[in-house]
Amino acid sequence: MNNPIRRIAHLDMDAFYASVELLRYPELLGKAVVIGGRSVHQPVMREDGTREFAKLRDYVGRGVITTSTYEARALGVFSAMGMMKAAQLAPEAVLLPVDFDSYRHYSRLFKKAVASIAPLIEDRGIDEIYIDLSEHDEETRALATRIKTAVSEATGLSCSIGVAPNKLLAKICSDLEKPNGLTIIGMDDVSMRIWPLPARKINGIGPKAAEKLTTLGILTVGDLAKADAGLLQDHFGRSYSAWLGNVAQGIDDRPVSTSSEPKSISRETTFERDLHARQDREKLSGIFTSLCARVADDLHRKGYVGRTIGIKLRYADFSTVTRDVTLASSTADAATIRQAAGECLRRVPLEQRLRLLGVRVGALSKPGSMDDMQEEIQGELFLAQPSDDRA
DNA sequence: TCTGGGGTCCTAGGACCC
DNA sequence: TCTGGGGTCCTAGGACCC
Repeated sequence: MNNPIRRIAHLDMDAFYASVELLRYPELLGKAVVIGGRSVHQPVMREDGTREFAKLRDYVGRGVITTSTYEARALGVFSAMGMMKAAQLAPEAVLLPVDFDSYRHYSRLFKKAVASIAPLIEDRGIDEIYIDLSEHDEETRALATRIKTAVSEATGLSCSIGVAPNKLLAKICSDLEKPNGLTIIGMDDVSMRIWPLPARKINGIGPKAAEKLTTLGILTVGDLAKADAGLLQDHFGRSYSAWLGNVAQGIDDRPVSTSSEPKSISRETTFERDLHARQDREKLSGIFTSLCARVADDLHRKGYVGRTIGIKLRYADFSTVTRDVTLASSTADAATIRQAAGECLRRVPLEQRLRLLGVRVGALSKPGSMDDMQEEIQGELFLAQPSDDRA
């Protein structure tokens, strides 16, 4: 089978959570606004009908920035930054609590709008998608513009789109002219448009790999493209170095995947203050039980059962351990999960204070599915086989 | 005033099986 | 009798992404 040139779009909503909040509070337009924190007060209405917002400077406690407006980013405040550090950089920024229900609502709206034009969509989370446009006849810029308009009309929000021959390049491109961008490139443009970019811009090169590349004198994608294959293999291993070599040339064959099944479902929580296994035993026990109940509830709502039950602990020094156990049969029952997770907990050191506790259920299947019944079916075959081998 | 919560994928060693 | 050799499952940790 030959491999015609594909047309893949990556669509990324611009400062999504913050932009949804601005729809609700238009008076914040043009201001530095951050979303995040654990217990942030809702804005309150004053006598004169104006709203009073919490300021970043007033925040105390743990937590990170979830998103910020472009005005806040100009002050150096980005996603995943600690709240306290952000407060130093932008004390006057408005602080809003996260409202996932609202973001999910707008997420559904924009995806539906895109699907009405181009239905081959890969979901990449709440605010971004890949779209396979290969089978569309319309000229690329006109088609992408039509999609942007549809998103804007459905939500009142802007997005940025990158179109390229594969997902890797499309993802990089959607970021090049943000916000409200539209960037289209072909393989011929890789050396001009992609090679000058920092290697970190590649989806899959994270902080650790980027750091290691820097020590090798590899700063840009172009540096990576010129790098010695042997050198890369020595430092990154066979498979990752081969991947690095490919992506530096803009090569990526991954298909746009329009459906997927979850592999695991988990709940975790970071405590307001670090807790000790003995001194805070009852408090921890209550949190643990409720995490199990929430995971069980998620499983029921989504219609899954799972065989592997696991826990995650983060100590005060931020080191993390996990333990898991695989059961003989799948479950979605809170008490069964709690029992298995409790056994995992006994296999873990508990001298140091804890800052986080999590519960996870993996090896998921749908109750009554072939996967779920596999062991039982195997058992029956085993019993049936010896006496009945005639077909 | 460090560092959330929900995921996926990869690696690697040991058990176990044929 | 020195240590086959694959394949799969289980477990732990870590990188990475949104």
